Amino acid sequence: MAASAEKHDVFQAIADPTRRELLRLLAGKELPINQISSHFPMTRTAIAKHLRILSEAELVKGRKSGREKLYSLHSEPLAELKQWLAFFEQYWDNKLSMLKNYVEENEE
Amino acid sequence: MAASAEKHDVFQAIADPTRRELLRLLAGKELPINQISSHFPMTRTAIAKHLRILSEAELVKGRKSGREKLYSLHSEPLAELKQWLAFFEQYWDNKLSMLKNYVEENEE
DNA sequence: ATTATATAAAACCATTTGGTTCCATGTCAA
DNA sequence: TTGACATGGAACCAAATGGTTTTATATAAT
Repeated sequence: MAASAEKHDVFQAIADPTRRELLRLLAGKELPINQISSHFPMTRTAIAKHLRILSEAELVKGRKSGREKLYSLHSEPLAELKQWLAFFEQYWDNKLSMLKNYVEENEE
Repeated sequence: MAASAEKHDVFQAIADPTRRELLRLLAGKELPINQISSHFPMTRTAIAKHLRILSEAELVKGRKSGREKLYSLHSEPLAELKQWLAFFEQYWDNKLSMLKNYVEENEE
């Protein structure tokens, strides 16, 4: 439960190139906003907004540690995207689709 | 060549739910705008604009036939998305990732 | 030739988006 | 406890987005 009235979904969240970079940057690592924003040519506030949107889509989670807040990737919602994509894959590759489908269906 | 100065990329193109529905609708089929727009609660003009955006991202192609223009899905650009996704998959499923990678790398 | 149909294009509009600056609050260190 | 640092939030702004209505143009049918 706790369905979180998401204002932004995964599709919108990844539409922006800056947000896609953020996801890559936070993959594996856990970083505070200040440090994150030093990688980008915009203000810390702008980055904070992007992180909020990513949070709403649950692609990123932040935990407070002392006076800083550490953000990290939470990639599970991307599974929705993968599932969405799967529908269309049959329209461009048929070669290994059966094996792929087998893998897809057995990963949960 | 013919790099087409795309104003909209794939990520932006699929960010809108109406456009995602359009892609599903045009999968396999070839339909004229009028018929397409009858499936949606907005004007034909609005649909035409969405189709233009999808065209810019090359997710849809239209051929003129007499007085109507027939649109159909062109799913290849979604491969970019798949590739983008692949990077993140390692962060949420490790179970069958080796087999999956094998499949992925051998489909071209 | 005239009329109906299918799409295209232009002008307009409200809301959202992506950014800014400025100010407030909470936490750590001296 | 005073100051420095890290984040949060409000107010504001220009441009993009997603829609509309209206007008024009090309094709088909009678």
